[in-house]
Amino acid sequence: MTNASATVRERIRQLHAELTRSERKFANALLENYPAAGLASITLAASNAEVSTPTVARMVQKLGYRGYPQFQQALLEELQATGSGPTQRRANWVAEAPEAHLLNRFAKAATQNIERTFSNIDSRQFDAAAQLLAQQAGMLYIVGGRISSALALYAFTHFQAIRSHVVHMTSSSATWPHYVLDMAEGDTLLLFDVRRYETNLLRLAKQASERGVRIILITDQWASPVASVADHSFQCWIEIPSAWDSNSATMMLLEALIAATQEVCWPETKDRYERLENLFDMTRLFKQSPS
Amino acid sequence: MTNASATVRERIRQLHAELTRSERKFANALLENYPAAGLASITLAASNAEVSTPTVARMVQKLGYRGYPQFQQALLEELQATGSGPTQRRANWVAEAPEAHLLNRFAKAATQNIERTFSNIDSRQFDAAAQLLAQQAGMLYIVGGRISSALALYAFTHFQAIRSHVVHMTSSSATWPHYVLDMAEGDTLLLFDVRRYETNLLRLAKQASERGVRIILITDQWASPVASVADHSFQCWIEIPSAWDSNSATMMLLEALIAATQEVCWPETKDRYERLENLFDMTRLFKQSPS
DNA sequence: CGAAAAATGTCAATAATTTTCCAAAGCATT
DNA sequence: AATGCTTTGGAAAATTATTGACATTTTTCG
Repeated sequence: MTNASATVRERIRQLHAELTRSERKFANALLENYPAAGLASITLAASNAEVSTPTVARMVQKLGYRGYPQFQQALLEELQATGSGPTQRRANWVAEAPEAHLLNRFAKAATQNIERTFSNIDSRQFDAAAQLLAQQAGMLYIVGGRISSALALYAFTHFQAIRSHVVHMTSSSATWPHYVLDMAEGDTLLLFDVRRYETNLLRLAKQASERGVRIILITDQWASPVASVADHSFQCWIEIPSAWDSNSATMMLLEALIAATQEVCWPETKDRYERLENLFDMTRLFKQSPS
Repeated sequence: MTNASATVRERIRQLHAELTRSERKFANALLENYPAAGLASITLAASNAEVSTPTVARMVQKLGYRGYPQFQQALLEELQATGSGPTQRRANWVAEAPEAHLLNRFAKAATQNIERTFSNIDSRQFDAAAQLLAQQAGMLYIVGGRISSALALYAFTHFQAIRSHVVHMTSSSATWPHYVLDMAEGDTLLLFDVRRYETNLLRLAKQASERGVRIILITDQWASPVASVADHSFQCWIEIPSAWDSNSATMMLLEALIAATQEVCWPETKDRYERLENLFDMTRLFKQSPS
């Protein structure tokens, strides 16, 4: 039962599970551009969301409105209630929660980190790093510390899709010597090291460096000691008011690097992606057949 | 001559002298409640401003619009999200690089995702999820799909530090039945499922749900089918102009959840952290001694 | 893999909105 | 105070939007 005084956003959330595919398509278009996307005529709103008009009409009835005009009316009243125009609309991230709510506090801190991180990137270093990561002639080794191993895994998953010869050095350092043995000039090492720097990683980086391996380091704002042997290093701001550190900015920088590498590798990557998709589809078929 | 790209507000100001008395009446009503007053039907908007419909129709033509619908369209475009959020203010993230540089393009897309994700979180759902995640009486199972396994690993690393009884279900689904066997009411399942939804995960979620396990789902903007059996689900916007999806927003939401859980668990966690630190220090000593 | 069910889009009828036209009212000027 | 111009609002015409019925496609389940 939809609450009579609920906002359109809340109603969509409540009924989200019961919405059909196209209805969800429209719901998302609305949430992405709230509330403007719902204030145009039903025809326009529908075609902007790439669904048909009746779909929208049916959906607003599902949400509890008599028809599209009533739905628009509700959106308009919300817009008036928030008082001032779109400029002041979102002082808080999660508008319905107070400023002191953890969600807003966290979002504020994390975006500040992202801002600091990105405004301190040297774009030439960044481009150079992307070039290195795209060098398919050599191997690409990826390694991380305790916390950053998840980032290393994420990097591995993506670089593996983009290019060949990618190796994920697991976080247990016992296996590292075997990898070092095979390292040679022309190879690249992507290394993650954030606060609570691990001496193992430094030792690994030194040995790799001695063997002529190019090192790309992703570290925190205080910079891991590995920076001294790294060819390119990137600092990520990670401080939040908490006992642990946030890696949101790190993740975003990593993704930017992945995006840049992919752009360099294109169009080889394109072909690779398609083959990969096919392989996954086949795996799916394998799994479904016995059921 | 009215500038083609001027806002409605600006156009009104420019032509203010040439407006007639009733037109000015409407103009003021619009400026007092901008832009909502201009988004209703012409009949309503006119009667709210206590002028007649033709007056409004004539006026918007004076302002340079073909008709009332075109005028409304202009208002709507002004209202559209671009440039209004807390992050979008910054035009270039990496100031020294041009706007078209990948870093800036990526940062723009990613922050828009973050903005959309956070403005669509239901704070009550979020709080409820944090409560569940903090329930140390039951087990906390964490599982992810192919791409999201890195996120699952990250979640595991942190929740393990915060609380007891945390289990990371590896991405190979062959081992899942064993875990399901042990699941019981009071347990919680934190599940990651983003585009290219995996049927395995859905099956797992259904079985867990039947055993009375509470399910928290972190998914993408289109919502995985798991949402229908999940107790709390969170949508993350992941689209970037690329062949793959960005999980920056997902990561940030996950970190917010970790932060909230930690806040609930404190001070038990405090003690736990200290013991953990000690253990890591000891490990370091072990490793250093033989060198 | 096939049948049943659900969902989606096309089309047409209906309802609403916008616009135009015209007469009445207001206002300034002589 | 009267005339002519401008402005205003009522009502009808034209346009556009909305909704319901139906056929097609897609999905789900056995």
